[in-house]
Amino acid sequence: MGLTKTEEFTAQQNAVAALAKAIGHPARVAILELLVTRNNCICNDIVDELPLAQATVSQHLKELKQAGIIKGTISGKSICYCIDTTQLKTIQQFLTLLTEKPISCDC
Amino acid sequence: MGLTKTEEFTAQQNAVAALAKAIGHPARVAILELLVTRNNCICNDIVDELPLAQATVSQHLKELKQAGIIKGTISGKSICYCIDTTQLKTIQQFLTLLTEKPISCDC
DNA sequence: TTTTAATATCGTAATATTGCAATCTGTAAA
DNA sequence: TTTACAGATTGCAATATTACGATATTAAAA
Repeated sequence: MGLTKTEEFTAQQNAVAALAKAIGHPARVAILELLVTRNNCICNDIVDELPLAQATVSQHLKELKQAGIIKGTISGKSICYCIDTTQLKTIQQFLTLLTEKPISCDC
Repeated sequence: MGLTKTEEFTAQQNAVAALAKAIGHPARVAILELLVTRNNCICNDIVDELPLAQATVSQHLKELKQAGIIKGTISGKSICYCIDTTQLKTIQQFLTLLTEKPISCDC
């Protein structure tokens, strides 16, 4: 085993899980924070700011890109990464569902 | 390697990542949905509803509990699980930060 | 007290993730 | 064209996750 039973769950459940999983690493949280904090898009700067090797950062960027959370645009020799809010709304809605319901539990 | 460099990131970044990671599995998303959908707290019902073995479900519940997303109360022979919204607000704020900023990127 | 039902934990196999050095693959400048 | 730099990809070792059968544990019921 060791393989997630993806087919057993709904597309929505898998979508939320995939997004959360992509955010579920401090390095990727740090990358997203950098992208939001800076006014201009960053590229090579991310590697300089993070305490990780270039190959590792590139891998994390790839995961965020595959999850649809960021998008990269070629800008000369370097690449410009930006946050794509479209997908993020899916997980945001899920969290709203969890937190905005009147407490139904009387434990 | 294979070990996340937790010490290299801020407590806030690690906190957000840990919460996201806990949500980052379709089975755990399904569990949270069940807890919200049903009016009363569920216990053994979760095992029946999910397409996974009892041991596996128990493990997923443990992870959600450790992340502070749910809490369990003993209720006789069974256990009553409920969503704890306190921690969830941390990741919600993070997502708001990502999505509510005026587009700073001109890629 | 013995039984039974509900959960948790242990052990283990399969697979996934993390991190990095080394090595490509462009692209711009010389 | 050669050089140099920014990123991506590859290969690999260490560790983590997922899943489940088997086996505890715990509390009500018989």
